[in-house]
Amino acid sequence: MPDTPQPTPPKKPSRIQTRNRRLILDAALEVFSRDGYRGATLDEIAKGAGLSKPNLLYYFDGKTEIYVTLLSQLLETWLDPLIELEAEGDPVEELLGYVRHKLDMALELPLESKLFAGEILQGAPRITAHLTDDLKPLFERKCKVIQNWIDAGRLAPVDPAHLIFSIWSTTQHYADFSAQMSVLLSAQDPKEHAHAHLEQMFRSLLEPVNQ
Amino acid sequence: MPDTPQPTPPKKPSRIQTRNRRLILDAALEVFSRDGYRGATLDEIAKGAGLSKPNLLYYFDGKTEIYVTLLSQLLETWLDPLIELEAEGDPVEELLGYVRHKLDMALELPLESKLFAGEILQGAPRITAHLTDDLKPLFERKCKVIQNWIDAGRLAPVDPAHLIFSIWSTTQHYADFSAQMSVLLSAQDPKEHAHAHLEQMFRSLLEPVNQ
DNA sequence: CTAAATTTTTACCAAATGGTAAAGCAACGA
DNA sequence: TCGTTGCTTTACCATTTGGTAAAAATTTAG
Repeated sequence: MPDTPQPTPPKKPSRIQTRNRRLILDAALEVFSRDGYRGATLDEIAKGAGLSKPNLLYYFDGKTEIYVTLLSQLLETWLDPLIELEAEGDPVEELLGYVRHKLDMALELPLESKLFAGEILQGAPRITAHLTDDLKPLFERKCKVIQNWIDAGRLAPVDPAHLIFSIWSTTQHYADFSAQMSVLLSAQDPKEHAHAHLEQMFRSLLEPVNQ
Repeated sequence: MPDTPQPTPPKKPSRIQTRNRRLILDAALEVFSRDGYRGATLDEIAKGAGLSKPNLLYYFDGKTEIYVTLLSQLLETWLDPLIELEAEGDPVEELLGYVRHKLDMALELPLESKLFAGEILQGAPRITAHLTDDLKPLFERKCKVIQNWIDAGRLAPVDPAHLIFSIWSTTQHYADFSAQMSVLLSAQDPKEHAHAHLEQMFRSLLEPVNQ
């Protein structure tokens, strides 16, 4: 008796649970990223997951919970490359590596990028807490790393925060605005030259003037 | 009789019509840019305009027409600065002027920027025709102008299309992701250093290496 | 001032949508 | 085999929402 007094036993999820939650989240990513939070419907998510709507709601407490679950998981993946920015490495190469990594993610996970962009666009009503708790401290830490590089003369003097904004905006643009790009570039493949262009741009910005 | 045989007499709009269509479009911009196409409701737009919902529909044929009207008007304003890019001017200064103009627009008209971003994010379902007819020819023309500058050795060799994408993404980021910025920069004003940062970045990218 | 045209309101409606209740079915341990 | 637990379906429901019909009010033209 005193051995199992947990008020909320953790209870590992069954195989069916793991599978169906995965199916639901996959379908939900597709729908939410295309139609936004309010535009998405449970019926469509259910259809995409091959389940009935009430069955969806057996696994998630409601539309919002599905959405927030997606966003939270996404944010973790999203932060990874920034975490990897190492103060010990070569400044320019560290930052260019970050650019490369971020661009790869945008090209490979466009739905995630769009989901995030849509949430921010609408004022981040359901994710501000996450941003404040997880993203902000990391962001400030890395700004300091960059500032130290600059102070040591190993990097051109840029505004660290705005540098990061520029990296985010240019890379994510390839996911978020792909509809515009495919109109403007016709059959041409955007990612063909994206890497080369961004490398050129950020290298010319960041390389310290050795004089 | 042969003087006015128009099957559809143009009919200049009355004063009331001009005023109310303006009120509606202003309210609609607010709502659509915040909640997206599907998230926006006619009731809320009507409330914002100080009209009843059926009264709205007396002036516009439906939700879609309001939305598309907004987008079309916006696209015109949006294209202006790009049109002004003159082949005759100094390449670097012309492009930096474009960056400056574009950033000012993003900072002063964030709702327009968000409306456009939201539409593109969702695959541009209601504006693809406009993009193909208006934006694309302009885009291709200006790409050629830039390429000519490069061929003349007056500009560093960049990919013109990707250069424009970078300008669009970095400037519009200050409008579209303002919710994220205000979390990350706390009380700090983003636009404070935005101009300086973008000028530095694009100048270092574009200035031809004189050797 | 009157009649025609324009504008606004009132009273609706059908469809879509997030969500629920409860019964049925399946799985599994004892 | 039985009962408990977990999963799925059927049948609903209340609300929201884009939109309409038509009467009422207002403006405008003659």
